[in-house]
Amino acid sequence: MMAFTICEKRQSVIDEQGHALVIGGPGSGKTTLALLKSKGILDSLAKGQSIIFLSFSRAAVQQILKRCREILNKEEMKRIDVRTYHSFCWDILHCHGRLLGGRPLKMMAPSEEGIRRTQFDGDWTTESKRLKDEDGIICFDLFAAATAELFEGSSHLRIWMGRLFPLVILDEFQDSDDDQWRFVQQLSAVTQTLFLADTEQRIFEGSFRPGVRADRLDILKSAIVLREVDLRDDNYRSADSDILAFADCVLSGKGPLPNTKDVKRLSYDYKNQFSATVHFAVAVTLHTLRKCGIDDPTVAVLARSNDLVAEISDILEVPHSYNGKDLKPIPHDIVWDQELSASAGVAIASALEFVSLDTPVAREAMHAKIEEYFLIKKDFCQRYGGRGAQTAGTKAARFGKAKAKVAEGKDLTQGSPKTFETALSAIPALTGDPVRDWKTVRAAFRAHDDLKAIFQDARMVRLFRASDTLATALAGRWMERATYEGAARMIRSVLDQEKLIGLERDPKGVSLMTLHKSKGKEFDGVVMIEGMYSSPFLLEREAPDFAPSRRLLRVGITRARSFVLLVRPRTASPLID
DNA sequence: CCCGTACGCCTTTTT
DNA sequence: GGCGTACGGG
Repeated sequence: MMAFTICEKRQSVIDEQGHALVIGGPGSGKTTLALLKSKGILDSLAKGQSIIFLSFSRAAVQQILKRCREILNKEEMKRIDVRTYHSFCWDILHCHGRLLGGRPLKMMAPSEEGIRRTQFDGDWTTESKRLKDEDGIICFDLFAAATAELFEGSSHLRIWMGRLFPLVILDEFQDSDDDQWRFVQQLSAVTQTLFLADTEQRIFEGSFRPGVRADRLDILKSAIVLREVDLRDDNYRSADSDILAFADCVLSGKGPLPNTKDVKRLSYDYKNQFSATVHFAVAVTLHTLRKCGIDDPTVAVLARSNDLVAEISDILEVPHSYNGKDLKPIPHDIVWDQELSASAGVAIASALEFVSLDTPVAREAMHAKIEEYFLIKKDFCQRYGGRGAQTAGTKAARFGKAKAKVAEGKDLTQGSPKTFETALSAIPALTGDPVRDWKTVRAAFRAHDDLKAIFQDARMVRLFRASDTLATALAGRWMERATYEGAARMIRSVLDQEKLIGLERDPKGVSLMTLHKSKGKEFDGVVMIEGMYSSPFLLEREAPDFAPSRRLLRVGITRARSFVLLVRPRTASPLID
């Protein structure tokens, strides 16, 4: 860790007995400062008291815990509670929920909520409120509101919370929503609060989380008396590089961009150059970092869309040649939402089962799994406001109908389910090599016009660390019975397990993810990729200032400690005026 | 209900 | 370049 000087303004935060707000950019040392302040308080805590440090995502919590291990000793670690807003709220609701409706609250997990939502005909927001008030079942989105209700309704509870938690630290406070603010405000009346924020990292505002506001910090400042400290000019992550200066140029849109060895740019001309250029970019980044003396560098490859991330992964899997230089495949991890891809993987596995077994049961199960995939897809499209919900819905209905027909023992006459079955029956005998057979069946999905999406979403399955486990298990099954019976269930359970442990590890080597997911993370090098027809760095409809895109780009660029490489089509519009 | 064709868009998203 | 949607014909 970089040496950390405690300047006067930092010391003032540490000494402050009242509330404080620390504003600072990426790598300015907000978290470290909060932990140093905590360190001074931890000794004096009474038995049962602890410091609470709240953040939004499990990934952010991991990052903060990592920093804790650098700054606090073991005893101190025990008395600081780093967690997500949701897990904090759930604890409160779990213990005190009966204050709301006279009985303990039950929670509904997001996966179940998703299924209920697709089946519910009407406004789900209203329904989830009804579930909470009448049935005592609470969905994730209402955790904060219900906690606020509890605090607002019980001064006993509030005062007790104040005793239990002498200091509450709120991370990324610019991203908090109205409900979170409501309960934090209640806490601030009974205990000391420390707010950490970076106004330029608002990348989720106004989109999928209602109640997140651009003027959150103004609301905060007008409601609570606090000491405000600005660390915006400090940078410990890439202290002696021009990375932050470059990122701030991109943010403002005003040049000139610093001419520096720390941030390089690479253009590609034609679509068919794209793959080789991307591959080269990652290779050259790894090479540059090693040359700087970083033996085992971490590199993030970032793009705006999941689709492009998937495409980049495919590119890195195979060899390319760039300007006569041969590029070998680059092993990498993907940070990926597994809900859809798991369901796509299960659909493919069910087809694998059907091809190997050719029984009516397997046939029906396959249509059912495909239907299920499209139902989940429909829910996804609806929730994230995207297109495609309609198409997914019709396809789900088609395969649902096919499932029913097959169950009655009838034959399919026409339509996607029929043509897909025909395509599957054209597959020559399976080999018993699970990876090969998987690919064969997967190819049938890709070749079918209506099932391409399943192929796309299942691409990630092979890259889960579990793929070895999967292959072994499938091979074992083949040895026993010469079929892939149970493949679908096996895939589902392996992927679910992977989901539980997947977040524990630190990134090593090359990781692919969307720019949004990179927020709060740190890497030696960053490669940012702009597509030809998709995932532009600057969204046309944000013209002329492109402010949200620029904030997102800055987040991406500032993830790097040492080196950044931007890959763009040559025709892309310039980042600065 | 299904298929073909022309047209337009091309983001993300925790728990 | 490639997919979703709208719309008209079978």
